[in-house]
Amino acid sequence: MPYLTQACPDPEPLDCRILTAALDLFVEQGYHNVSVHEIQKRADVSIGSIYKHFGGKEGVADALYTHILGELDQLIDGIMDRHDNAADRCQAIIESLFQHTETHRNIIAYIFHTKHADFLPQQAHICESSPFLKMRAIVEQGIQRGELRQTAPWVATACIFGGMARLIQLRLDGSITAPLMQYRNDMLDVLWNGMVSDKLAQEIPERSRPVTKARS
Amino acid sequence: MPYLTQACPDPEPLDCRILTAALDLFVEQGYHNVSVHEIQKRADVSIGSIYKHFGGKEGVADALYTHILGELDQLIDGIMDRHDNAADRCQAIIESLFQHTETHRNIIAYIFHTKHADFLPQQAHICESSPFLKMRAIVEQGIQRGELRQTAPWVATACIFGGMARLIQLRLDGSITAPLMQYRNDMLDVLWNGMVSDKLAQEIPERSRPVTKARS
DNA sequence: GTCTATACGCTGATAGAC
DNA sequence: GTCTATCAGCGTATAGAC
Repeated sequence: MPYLTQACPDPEPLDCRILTAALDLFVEQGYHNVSVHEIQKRADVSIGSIYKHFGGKEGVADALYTHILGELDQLIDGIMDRHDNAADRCQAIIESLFQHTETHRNIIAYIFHTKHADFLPQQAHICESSPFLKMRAIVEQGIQRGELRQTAPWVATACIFGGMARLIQLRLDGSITAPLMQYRNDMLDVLWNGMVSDKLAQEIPERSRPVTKARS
Repeated sequence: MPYLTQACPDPEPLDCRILTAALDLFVEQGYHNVSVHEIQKRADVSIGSIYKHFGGKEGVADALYTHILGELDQLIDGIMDRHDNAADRCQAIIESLFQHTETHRNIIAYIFHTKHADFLPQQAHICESSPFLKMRAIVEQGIQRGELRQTAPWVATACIFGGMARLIQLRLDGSITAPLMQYRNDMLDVLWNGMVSDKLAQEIPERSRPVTKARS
């Protein structure tokens, strides 16, 4: 599986050229604003090859989606092997995706900055894909083990990875101009310790921590 | 401004019918999968009217976008008037948008679940729109006043509203089946107090709170 | 102001040569 | 397996009647 994130063999196989060209175009212009002719032109192949290999534009997008999710899945697996608790695993995922945002921009953009349901209706929604289910499972297990706060798994997952995804999107948009790794410490600090300042929480805890729900 | 969120006058004006029909279709099928003929059919008007009022499909989408952002802007303004500190303001915004997700589903979906850059390239990105700038300003002011933890404003905003947005998206997808208001307490609890469980934080703080960055 | 009928361009897709 | 030439359908937009 030498495509996309890994260097391709020399000479670069034809279907790899098609996929990388399509990835770049889809991210730059949006799937519906890209024609098969544009992919053909940028990949420097013929239209026939695209239809022979992938069956059309949607087939290319689908192969791209499946392949990138597979690579992401491997990434998560590796992290789960190397770390044994929820906090470390989440941290490693965040760091890894922050890094990838800088080094493999379009791959990250295709996952986090694209509305796949608009052109891949038969694909399950991305939140139900294997790597994202694993992320939720990591959080869920962390809650069960008592490593993370007792709370609804949906909420915990949304706060941890939703915040991460937001930063990635802002970086992809150009709103954030600095590499994301500069925000790593702040990000983890906020996630684990919460948003209310320590000072204020001590002074007027009933004001800044108005949530009355019992905690385990 | 009686459109969309407020009840329309009787008889319903023609351009309101066009906007609501387009909103529903865009959310259900995605902008590029909707033809002008479908809008015309569902709104029960002629094609000519659509081009006369809005100049075409993109004009409809643009008017919809501007109008909804205006309503959201008013919502934020009202919240800023009624609350004077960052935590209360953020809570009110989260509650309000959770509510709207249940009662005005498609309006929320058009804001949070649509990639506008794909069909409104001349519009500024949504994160730079007035209501979203105000959300960030609320957080930034909260940090300056010492109400919120000293951290990068991007990070704080991303964690607070990125987590919220993630939950909203999961609800819109159908992954979350219960009304969002059920998660309100958990959401605020996690945001203000952080993810690491109190128990574990006391036992092995250097493990669960590995971030060494100094705090004010 | 509203509607109907029509035209034009583009895009996805195919057939068949090499 | 790869390529070129061509087709058919759709979707936007307009012109002109009422």
